[in-house]
Amino acid sequence: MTLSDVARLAGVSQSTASRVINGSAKRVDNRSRTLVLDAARELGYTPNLAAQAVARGASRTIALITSSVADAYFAAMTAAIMRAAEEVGLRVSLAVSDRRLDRELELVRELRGQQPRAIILAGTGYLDAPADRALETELARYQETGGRVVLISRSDMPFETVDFDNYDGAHRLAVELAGRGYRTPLVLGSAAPLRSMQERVDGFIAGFASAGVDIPAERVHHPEFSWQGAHSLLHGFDRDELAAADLVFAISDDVALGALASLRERGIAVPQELGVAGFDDITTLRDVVPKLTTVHVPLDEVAREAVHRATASPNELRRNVIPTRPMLRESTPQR
Amino acid sequence: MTLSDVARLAGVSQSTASRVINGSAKRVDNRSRTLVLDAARELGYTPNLAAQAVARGASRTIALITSSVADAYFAAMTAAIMRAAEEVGLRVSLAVSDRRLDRELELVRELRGQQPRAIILAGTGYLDAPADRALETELARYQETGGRVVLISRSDMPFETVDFDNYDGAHRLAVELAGRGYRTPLVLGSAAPLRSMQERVDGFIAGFASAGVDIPAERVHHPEFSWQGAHSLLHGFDRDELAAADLVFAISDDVALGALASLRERGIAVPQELGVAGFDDITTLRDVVPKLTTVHVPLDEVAREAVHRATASPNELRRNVIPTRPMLRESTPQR
DNA sequence: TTGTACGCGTTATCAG
DNA sequence: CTGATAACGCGTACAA
Repeated sequence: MTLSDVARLAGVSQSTASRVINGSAKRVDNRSRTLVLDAARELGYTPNLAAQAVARGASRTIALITSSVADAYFAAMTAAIMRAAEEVGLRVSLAVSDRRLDRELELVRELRGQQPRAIILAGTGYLDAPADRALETELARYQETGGRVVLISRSDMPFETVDFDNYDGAHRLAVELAGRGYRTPLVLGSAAPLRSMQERVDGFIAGFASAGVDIPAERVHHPEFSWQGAHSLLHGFDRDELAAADLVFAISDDVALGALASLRERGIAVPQELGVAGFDDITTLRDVVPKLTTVHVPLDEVAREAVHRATASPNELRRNVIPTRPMLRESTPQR
Repeated sequence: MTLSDVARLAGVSQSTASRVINGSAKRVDNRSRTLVLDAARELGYTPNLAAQAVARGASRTIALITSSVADAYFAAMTAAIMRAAEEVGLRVSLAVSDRRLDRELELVRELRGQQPRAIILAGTGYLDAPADRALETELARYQETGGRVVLISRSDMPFETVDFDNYDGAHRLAVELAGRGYRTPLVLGSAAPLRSMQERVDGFIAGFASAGVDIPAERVHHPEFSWQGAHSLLHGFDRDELAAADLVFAISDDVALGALASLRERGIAVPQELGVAGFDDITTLRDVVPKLTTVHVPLDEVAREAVHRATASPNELRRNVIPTRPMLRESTPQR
């Protein structure tokens, strides 16, 4: 089952076998090549990746740290990245942080041990970060030893970053919604201080402001960043509070759906009484009535870019921002 | 960054350093222990997992092959398995087969190279299998070299299998629905010959039969196994065909939702004109109106059992079946 | 083109 | 309790 087994059966040296099996060098006779290949097939030989990694000092793996896989958004992101990685012949080693910062650090430590070509962090960055310093030095260390670090949608650390335009997407959405006649939106941010989420809130508020509509601070809330969080927050509101609003904008579709569910349970008609809008454009939306207005994030593009950065030469450090696009749908009709 | 660096800085031999870093053996002086630990921290040392795997001849990894991560059901399954694995201190190496059988074989080959403790296949098995023989021998080979193979919900190969009761769940659901007065169900199976899906169809039909209701073959369809598949199939039906039915049962929630969307688009009222039921009880359902009747699959239990089998001693080869549970909801009211 | 020999970072055996 | 030393499976100068 080892390479020497193959070599012995083929009647060649281990080096020759090595050359044909992974063979960057084409400098090997055709006769011995087929000999080796046949032997390998007969023995059902599979190269020991660990040994290869040790010998080479590098693996063909990129490590992906994501917040969750059960969540629709991150699941889609993960899928996109795995696809993009496969396209360039890279394996993906997945780790899930469950949105815990300490766990993130732990994972980086663990993953460093895998000697991956790159580490991609697809979680959302924190605004003020207790353990982030430790995380940053750990990543820096990794980078010093030749690894590459790529962040997705979190510019809180000085590494290669793939960004999509949270602020602008929310801004444009807000402008469109103001144009449709909305005047008193309720904004659902995130209790966890996530940078990209704050950008969405800021962009949204600025967008309405640019249309001459001011959103007072008391209409901006920060529930726990989840379906549940929005759901229970809205359950806590009294009817007057909701009646005063004509729109709920949530920083993610997941949060928006939690809000929508709560409204439904309370018998508030969407979109007749209240419009609802989210962010991300997750697949789940196809099954929701009314069709949810949101901001589309081109995950495939993001993923491809991230993998590209993870592998390309270090000198092209451009930091371009991938545009997002508002998707106006049934949940926010003309007012 | 290597163990010898740590050892040198600590002023001990490499062996001692090795012992304290991973140290199954506690047979090491406290003085040198702290010495090593300090050195390791100072250098930011991370054990090279690949090297460990080579030296030990085994890794702390289990490989998971799943059909998809974008799909809600498999995403939840993947999350559950990662959680269960983490509980017992195992890493999970994830690979996605995209439901392609040849890819599955390819992945097993690749993953074998990682020398994982076990390989878990969480895809759905095929009834008749062209490449399956190759897959089976590849897995058998892996098992011969000390690896463990665990199948989830596919008893098409002679390996350790974690099964949940597809047949029985569908059967009980059918009985309940018959009890609610449904008499002319439309059944959506899977064009791909997936064993567990066929079991659901069989169980459902048998359930109705046991209630004295016969489901003729022309009301059992086999669209492509996806949201899209069901969606376009239903779009092809004429109204009479649909009017003759009082219920649509789909073998998975995903498929059911595709059907539901199609019905909605065609202006057919659910559940007033037509009931809808699925299978899996995916999280997405919380956002769907009307609340979908389905069969609950206890994924956490399944995952825990799978990881257990992947690690437990080989002699406890009991093949218990995890029960599923019908969930009657709004989409199938009393007729 | 091929083979020999050494090194990769660890673990494990076996004397001390 | 500790330290040489031999593996582990593979890649790769270097020499042939």
